[in-house]
Amino acid sequence: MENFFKYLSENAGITPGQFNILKPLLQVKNIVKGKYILTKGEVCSHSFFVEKGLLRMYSINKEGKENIIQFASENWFISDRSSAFFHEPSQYNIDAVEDTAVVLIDAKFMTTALEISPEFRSYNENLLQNHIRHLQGRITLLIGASAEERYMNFIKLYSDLTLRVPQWMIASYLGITPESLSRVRKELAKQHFKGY
Amino acid sequence: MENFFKYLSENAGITPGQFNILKPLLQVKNIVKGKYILTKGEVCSHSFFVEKGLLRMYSINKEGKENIIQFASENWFISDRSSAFFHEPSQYNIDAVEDTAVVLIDAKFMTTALEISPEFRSYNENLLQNHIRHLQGRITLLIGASAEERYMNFIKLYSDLTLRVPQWMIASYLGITPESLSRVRKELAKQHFKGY
DNA sequence: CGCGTGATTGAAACCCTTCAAGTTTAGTGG
DNA sequence: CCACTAAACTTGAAGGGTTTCAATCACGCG
Repeated sequence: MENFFKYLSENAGITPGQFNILKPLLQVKNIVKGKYILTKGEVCSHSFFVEKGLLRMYSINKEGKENIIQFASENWFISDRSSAFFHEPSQYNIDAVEDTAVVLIDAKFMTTALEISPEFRSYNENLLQNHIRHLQGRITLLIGASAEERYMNFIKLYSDLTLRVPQWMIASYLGITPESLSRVRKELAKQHFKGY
Repeated sequence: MENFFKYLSENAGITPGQFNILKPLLQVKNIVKGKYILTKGEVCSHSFFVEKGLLRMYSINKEGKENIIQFASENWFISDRSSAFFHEPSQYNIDAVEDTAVVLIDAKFMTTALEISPEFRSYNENLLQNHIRHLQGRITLLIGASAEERYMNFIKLYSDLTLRVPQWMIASYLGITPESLSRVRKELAKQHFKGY
């Protein structure tokens, strides 16, 4: 819970007094590596703030392959917004890449926080806009960039994750096979981009 | 302007009285086929509502190829939200695929509409969430689906656009070459999916 | 130690691209 | 309204990047 409060005070201007109002609406949950907090078909009723650890959200395509949509490590939110907002069954799974602690954020928390803090409202919109920017950037890369370019972009954007996430998951995030990623890395190493 | 009002009254509960307050904040602009309303490097200061016609937003990759991010025909909004929201130079171009009439929506309009109509606020959030859902679905397809699957998805989602948009632009939207799309269509025709 | 998971490597296959040519369609001016 | 031209679409052959399948290697953990 401490990280979440620290995060809210730094980014959304939430005061200790406000946090005391919000605290009873929150719940912490631990997920051991490999376990799920959202499975396909469920309606997603929470947003998850990662206090510690690492989560991933993915879907499964026609051939049964996992396609990773998003990772979330410390101080990131993750959720199937569509499912939560439109009360639809989710297309996605969310599970733990490492042992993880999350703060569960429900609709009640959101409405309360939006009521008591105008700054929280604008921060929330900021988050949404940022999310859109991020997704658009990713689409641009998927349409127009090679596997190598996409990987270089990944290690630039998520240098911290590059060491924590198994390579085959990074491959899945990039939309290539683990074998291809291995070869891309080999190529890059040859070109004197030693290390990660 | 009529379409826009009709749209707002049907979707965001805007009344004639409210629209009279908003109307002075709006401007209509005509764009002839091939002309731009946003070019890379500019800061995007408006959202555009398409009254009539068809726009596209695209970026240009390293090899100088166009990658189409989004189309917008009648009753759709289009904008570089990131640029508008964060006051950054845009990465994208927006131009007219057909002669087009748009309503220019600026920040003042948004704040005013949000003030006078609570329903507009929730509608606006709806739009944002929907946008995210849409982008996520597209990422899933780009990561995990073949060119053929992506094209089938396109004609299902945008059957109206399939006839209006040149094929090479659809190819660009799907992340493949025009030649490949031509061959995909040939394949599909063979398999008795005659027509479009 | 041995088992399982993840990473690497090789060879063949496949999908898509590239380049080049030809055909069709659409737009323009005489 | 036809003739001409440019743009869009199609088709073929060759090539590149990525996948697939299979085998091997490396490592951590019970």
